[in-house]
Amino acid sequence: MAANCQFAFAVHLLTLLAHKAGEPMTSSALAASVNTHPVVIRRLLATLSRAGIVVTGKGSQAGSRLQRSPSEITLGEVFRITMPASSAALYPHGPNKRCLIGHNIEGVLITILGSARAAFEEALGNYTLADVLARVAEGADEIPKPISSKAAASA
Amino acid sequence: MAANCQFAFAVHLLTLLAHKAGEPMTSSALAASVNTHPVVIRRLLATLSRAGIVVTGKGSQAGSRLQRSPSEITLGEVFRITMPASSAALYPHGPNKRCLIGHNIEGVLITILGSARAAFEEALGNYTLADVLARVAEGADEIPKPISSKAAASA
DNA sequence: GTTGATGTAACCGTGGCTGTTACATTCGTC
DNA sequence: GACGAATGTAACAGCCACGGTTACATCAAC
Repeated sequence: MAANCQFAFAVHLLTLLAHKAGEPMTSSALAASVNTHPVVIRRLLATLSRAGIVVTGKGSQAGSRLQRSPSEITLGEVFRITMPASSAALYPHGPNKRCLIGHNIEGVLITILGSARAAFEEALGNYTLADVLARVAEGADEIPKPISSKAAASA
Repeated sequence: MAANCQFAFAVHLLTLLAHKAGEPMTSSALAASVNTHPVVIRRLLATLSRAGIVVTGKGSQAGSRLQRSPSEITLGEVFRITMPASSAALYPHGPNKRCLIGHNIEGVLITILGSARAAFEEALGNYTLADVLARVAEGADEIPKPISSKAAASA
């Protein structure tokens, strides 16, 4: 299975929402394109909603839509939201603190990895949802066939 | 437990080797400081050896040492070796190819994530093992007590 | 009130990774 | 040449994270 699909899933569904340009989509419709379970999408949407990226309505005929213009949402932001800097320990059992190296290396590593992660996020910050949508649309010629059945109505 | 300690373990043991300045260390001694099992260290050393970072001797009185100067080994290189770009799928089941977005987004994401990873590695490339060792040594005042018993002889 | 949607808790199954054991192999030392 | 100490590697166990799934309360439009 794939590791940490959170970010990929998020970008995927946000791109779908961007493509729909304001028209709300249901979690089922989004799930159909992402190829996963609607609840997985709803969990993600809840996170994105709390972060102010999307708005989701409740009740019948509801759905989700972007809260901002696609050109104002960067992948860096999406990454920060979906993959928050984990405070997970670097070592399963921690290094041996009674050794010179072991005693100090954790802090050094955390600092260095932090700066690297910042570079990663900055690189992602160069792309907006609008960019992604444009790139996706470029390859539109090669679509094998239109999406079918019930999914066709929404995706 | 901590995720993917490979990189942290590698930097840790390489820093130890750098600290020893050419004197070979056994996997047991390294394991004592990293706080893990010698076999885990040996697995890592095998990878680092294949990549030309360390040399490991066999037989009694053997051990491992750096193959290059600590100032010529960057963390970017270590990262690339220990965490090779996984060809793991971005999606557990793949996106729905019959949808415009689903059909094209994977390639777009791979490209973008690739450039972000490059930025990450480049940031790590700014640090060498010598830098790490220097930073670790800076905090040397705060060592609680010298490492004890058999581990003291080697670490 | 019915219908169709969300939000969320709870649980299962799988996969990956560390840790561990076991064993063949290799080299220095006596 | 035998012994001891170390590596290299395969095989397995245990654990944990995460995606997938079910279930259900809630909410809004009609």
